[in-house]
Amino acid sequence: MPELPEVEAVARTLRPLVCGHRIRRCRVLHTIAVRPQSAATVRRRFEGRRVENVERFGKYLTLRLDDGCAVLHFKLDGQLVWFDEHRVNGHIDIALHFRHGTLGFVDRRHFGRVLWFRAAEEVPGIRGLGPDPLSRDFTLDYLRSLLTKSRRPVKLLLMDQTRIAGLGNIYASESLWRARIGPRRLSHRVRPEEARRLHKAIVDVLSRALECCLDPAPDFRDPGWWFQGLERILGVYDLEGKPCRRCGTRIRRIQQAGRSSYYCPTCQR
DNA sequence: CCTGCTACCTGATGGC
DNA sequence: TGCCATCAGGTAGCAG
Repeated sequence: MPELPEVEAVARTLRPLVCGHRIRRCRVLHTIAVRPQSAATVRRRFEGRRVENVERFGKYLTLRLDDGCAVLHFKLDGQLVWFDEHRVNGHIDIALHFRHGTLGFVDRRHFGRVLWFRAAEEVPGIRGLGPDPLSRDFTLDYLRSLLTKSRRPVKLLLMDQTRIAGLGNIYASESLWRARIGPRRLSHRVRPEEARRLHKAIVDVLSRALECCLDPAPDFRDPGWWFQGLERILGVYDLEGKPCRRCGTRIRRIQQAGRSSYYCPTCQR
């Protein structure tokens, strides 16, 4: 559940479910999910702790505890499931048992992590995050200064979490399509009026995606839940060979830093 | 500091 | 059917 809108929707849905509740037991069913920490440490730190708040930092999700902090990252495929009872089924990596049910962290691919830190700010990946694009800190001036200072392709800059927190492969491609800027354009070659379009495109696409992710909201009780209807707002992602909605040209896919970038060769320059 | 590349894992899919 | 290659929404770590 990779990018900002999806993690934000999960945070908002999870908050009322676990805030104020105590983790009575923690089971580490796949120790790789807590690496490089130890299962014993994570269990000991989590058990008996009360969840004070659920927050999002970029694509990280945190459960602030009355002592310390549970830090979750879903990477590519991680997700949450909820059981109303203490019994769980299916592939579960980490189970957090509450009085009223059990929260499961699921990631068959084992890229995702559930870790304990004293505070969210102590997580290197969180400390290094750039401004959140849905916050006031993400101004047009900030984006322009970022672009001016970088010589990398703009798509890679958008995905750099230390510059902007939360954009990933889908919404980086989508933002550039909306702004009509080619993914390979060098950042410092983006002109001021294009930067303005890009700023609006980023905010708009993330806002629309978040609305989409909240309606319907994630249903952790359904083991097969996933976000519905996001295709409706996508213009290029995973649409190689399909006609561009603006000009009809076939969408192209290229590789950048090992990841697929999708774009319209006619309206993105 | 900046940038680019690889490893980390598992499962789904498509060509032969 | 089997086998192989390729692909997947991310990030840490290391080298130049």
